[in-house]
Amino acid sequence: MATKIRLQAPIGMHDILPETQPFFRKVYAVANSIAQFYGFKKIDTPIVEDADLFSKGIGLGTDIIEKEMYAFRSKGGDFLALRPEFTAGMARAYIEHGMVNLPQPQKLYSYGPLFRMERPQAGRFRQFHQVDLEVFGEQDSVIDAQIIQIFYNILKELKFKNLIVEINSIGDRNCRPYYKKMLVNYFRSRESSLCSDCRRRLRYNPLRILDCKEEKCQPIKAQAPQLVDHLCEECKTHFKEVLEFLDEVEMPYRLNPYLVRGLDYYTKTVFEIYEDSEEGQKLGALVGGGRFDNLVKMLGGRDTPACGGAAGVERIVATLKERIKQENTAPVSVQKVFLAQLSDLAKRKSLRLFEEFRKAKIQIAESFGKDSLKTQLRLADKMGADYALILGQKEALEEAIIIRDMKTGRQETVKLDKIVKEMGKYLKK
RNA sequence: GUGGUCAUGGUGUAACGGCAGCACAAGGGUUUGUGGAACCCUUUGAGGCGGUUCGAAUCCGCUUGACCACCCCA
Repeated sequence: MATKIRLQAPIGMHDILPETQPFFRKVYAVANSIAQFYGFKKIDTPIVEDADLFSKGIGLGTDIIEKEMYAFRSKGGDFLALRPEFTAGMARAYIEHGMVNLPQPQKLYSYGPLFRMERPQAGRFRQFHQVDLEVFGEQDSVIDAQIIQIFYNILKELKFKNLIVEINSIGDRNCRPYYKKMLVNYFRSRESSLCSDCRRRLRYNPLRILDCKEEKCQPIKAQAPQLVDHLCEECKTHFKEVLEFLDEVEMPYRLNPYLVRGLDYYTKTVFEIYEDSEEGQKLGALVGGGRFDNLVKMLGGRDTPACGGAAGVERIVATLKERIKQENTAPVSVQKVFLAQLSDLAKRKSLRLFEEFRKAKIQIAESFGKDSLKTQLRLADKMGADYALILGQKEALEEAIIIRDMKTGRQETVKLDKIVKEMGKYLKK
């Protein structure tokens, strides 16, 4: 007896049903066109990579690597992982293919599924999709601003309103360790007033305390030394320049001294883009990114500055869907022509006629399995067809076919060998 | 990993511990060659396992899953 299998997608993973596909297509289409306009080239990297690739960049011992990566050993004994992010794979490809020898910077983009074994909640799934842009080999601050601008424009193009960029600088390996030490000292002297999570963070990931939402931690946070005040000259200048560039293109941004990234490879600029509304707050950041000047070297490549970001496709799609629902502007079917047939002879001829429409690149629908004309016309109506072509026994014998205008009900009989051309004319109107 | 809420056809929902009903969707039809409206018919049912009970969708336990929040967030 066969074991009963659970007919359900794995936790946190979802089918993207036909009705949702247009939203994804739209997001990718906009991303493609804007990324290419800014000189980005598409790249696809494997969905599976060496697990070490991710642990090297992200750092060992964190929840991320230990619990949240889909890692497994292959039959050959390789330790692999489903990609939890794009950046590491992109950096690997950059190094592996010697892109350092190509004109710099190399601007690359990609999109597709990523996997993180997290507990699902609003806007967070175990399999999800991102649109990712990365620039390798450019340290100039103008790139940081441009990355932000590109994502901002993608969202704008998708008709997002009230977008706000949150931005911060988390320094580099010169100034951050120093700041970190100062921060730990500050919090340690007030440890007893911190929440239990923050006391743990103090040893584990002190920068994250700045991100704490606990009421009792807020006053302590407010008095804490701020990163921006302790940046080294280079980072300070870089940050100032980024902000100047953003001012230049009139980008609405907000400095958020509490915006941090816990990972080692991040340097200088970090940013997130939100929709500045109650809904948007709940859903979290639509885009996140920053500069990661250390990653390529950490992975074994030449010292290469880099900057990038990623947009969460599911979150964007959720917003697009909500908007459609509110505006009640359900997109109608694009099906224009329906071919109905009646009798065996007509059915045979319809099959061939259908091919002629395909060659003429005219989109046409059918339901040859149904024999009742009533049923076929009902279907044509349901699809929103503008015209129904009716090929009955009589017409088939006379080498003719009826064109029915579904809106007016007006019908016209034309010769069968003229119909493709005739429909072409009809559709142009 | 922790906590809260929840689980009934494809979807959305109802029913004191006593015949599982309604709406939508889907399929078919209303005399066979003309759609949209109306009407009729049909299909589709309790996540799983156990317990209490004469009797469980309903009460209890476990389990699985979902949503939400926390942790974490590349």
